[in-house]
Amino acid sequence: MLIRDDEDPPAAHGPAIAAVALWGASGGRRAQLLTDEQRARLSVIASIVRFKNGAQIYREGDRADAIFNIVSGVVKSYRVLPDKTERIGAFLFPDDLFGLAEEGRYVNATKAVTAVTAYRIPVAALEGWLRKDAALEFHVICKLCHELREAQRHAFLLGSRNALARVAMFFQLLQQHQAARGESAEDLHLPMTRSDVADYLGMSLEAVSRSVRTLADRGIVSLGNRRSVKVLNRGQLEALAALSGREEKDDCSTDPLMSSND
Amino acid sequence: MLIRDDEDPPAAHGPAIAAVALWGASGGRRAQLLTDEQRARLSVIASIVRFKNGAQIYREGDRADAIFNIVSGVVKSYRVLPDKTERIGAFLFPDDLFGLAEEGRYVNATKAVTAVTAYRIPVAALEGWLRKDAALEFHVICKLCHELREAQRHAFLLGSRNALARVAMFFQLLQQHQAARGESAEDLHLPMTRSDVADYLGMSLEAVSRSVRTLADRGIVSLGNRRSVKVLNRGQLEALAALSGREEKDDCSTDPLMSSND
DNA sequence: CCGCAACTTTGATCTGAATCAAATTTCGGG
DNA sequence: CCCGAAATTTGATTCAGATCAAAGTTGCGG
Repeated sequence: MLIRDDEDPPAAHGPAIAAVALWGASGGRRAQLLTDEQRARLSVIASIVRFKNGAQIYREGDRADAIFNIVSGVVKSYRVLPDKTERIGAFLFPDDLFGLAEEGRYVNATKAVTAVTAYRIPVAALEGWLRKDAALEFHVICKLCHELREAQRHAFLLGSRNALARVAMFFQLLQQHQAARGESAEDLHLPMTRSDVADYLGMSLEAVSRSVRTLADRGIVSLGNRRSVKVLNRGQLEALAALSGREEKDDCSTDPLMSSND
Repeated sequence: MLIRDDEDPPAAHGPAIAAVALWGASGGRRAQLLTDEQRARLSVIASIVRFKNGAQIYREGDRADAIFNIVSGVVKSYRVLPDKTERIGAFLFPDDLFGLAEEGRYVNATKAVTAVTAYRIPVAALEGWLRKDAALEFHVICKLCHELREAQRHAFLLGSRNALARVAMFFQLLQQHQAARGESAEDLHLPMTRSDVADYLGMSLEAVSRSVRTLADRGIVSLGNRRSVKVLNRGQLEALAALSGREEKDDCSTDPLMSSND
């Protein structure tokens, strides 16, 4: 899902990349990217798990013995501050992988934002597989680069001192997520609560509410029920987001041969 | 440099991890981690480059044909906003790798904050090597996980709505960086400008200046010349940083077998 | 050793968003 | 179909930090 196989990679990485990929998009319209062999192997070590809306998947500091791959639903990754408020680091969508650990412990907590179905892959099993399958390893690198860019983008978003800009960026982000999945990029669906959005954007829920309203008043979006927003003027939204915005593509058929930092 | 070889990895990854690593710390007291063979191979494809203070290393969007590994000096990775202000995504120190790309183009711009010496590794050459060396590939994964955690941490930092807390977190970050390199964790050296710090913390340079002063007034730090700060009360600093602060270790001998997102 | 330019501190004011406080809407379950 | 809890909107007030402005520092190049 991160590496397209319908287009030639730009530079020197042919076969290794073309073959690599973790899951084909589960049922979606995206190309299948795992080899049959890989899929078979996967089905042996992974198990399906379900979480209902609001369920805790794991807590920060829990022993990290598995990673998850979302089949359907939305998950939030967050940390709890001493004052009990949460700071959301990311929203995770179908096909996203999660379970970042350090020293064998999960670095963040995760909770289901909607009902969630996911594959659960025990780390021990994955490790063995990883080491034997260079292509898979390469794919993981691609994934990580993508995540790194996403995290950087989140940081850039949070660097903005303007509430409207943050919300605009957030909507752009949702647009891209949905577009990448073949859904309409105009009719945004917000599965999460205003409060969650606020925790993700580093502002108060009231400020989120007001910013959304302002966007609507300016005719940039229109509000359906509270979980859906239609983008009317993509250009203005972009202008507000202002961030020297690179149009991120949601794959890595690109040049993943990059470093780490920066 | 990211994987220690002086300690057993916690779980199931023995040899692959123990062998992996990109450079041994260049002259520092950290263990050498590349095999001789890897070092030799490296010296063939890499070249030394130097940049003087303030020099642009590359711009956002430049063709990404190499990655860099810092030998000495400090680099900032940033993006320029439409209004010409910069937003700094990361400061990079010796042993850090940088050059994140997407579609063959650098995602961020980088500039030398001090005089910088670095290895320049052409991507083409690295790629071939990477594909043949699973251990190296694994090491890159470790590196990326580390970077991902760093980026997340930056985002968490920026999520804080409190100027003092941000500066406190920034100082902690510097402490850890220096400690990881075997330097004093109390005598902080700030190679970058107040304005750079502000751009990194998402606040105005005046606010940075005032926050530093407040920290000094409270006896939490003392100020030497403007590029050095001594931490007097680590506990209070930590309390201010408040962030459900996980003590990040600057290596990845840990469980890098994690996912991407989250 | 001087002078200037870049950087930093300090001060005064203003503003956008946090906070506090209701009022209102939504929606799932009985 | 109605009820109540949770989510959201809206309003009033406050305040931290941005912005504007000016006065100190520092350190480099001549």
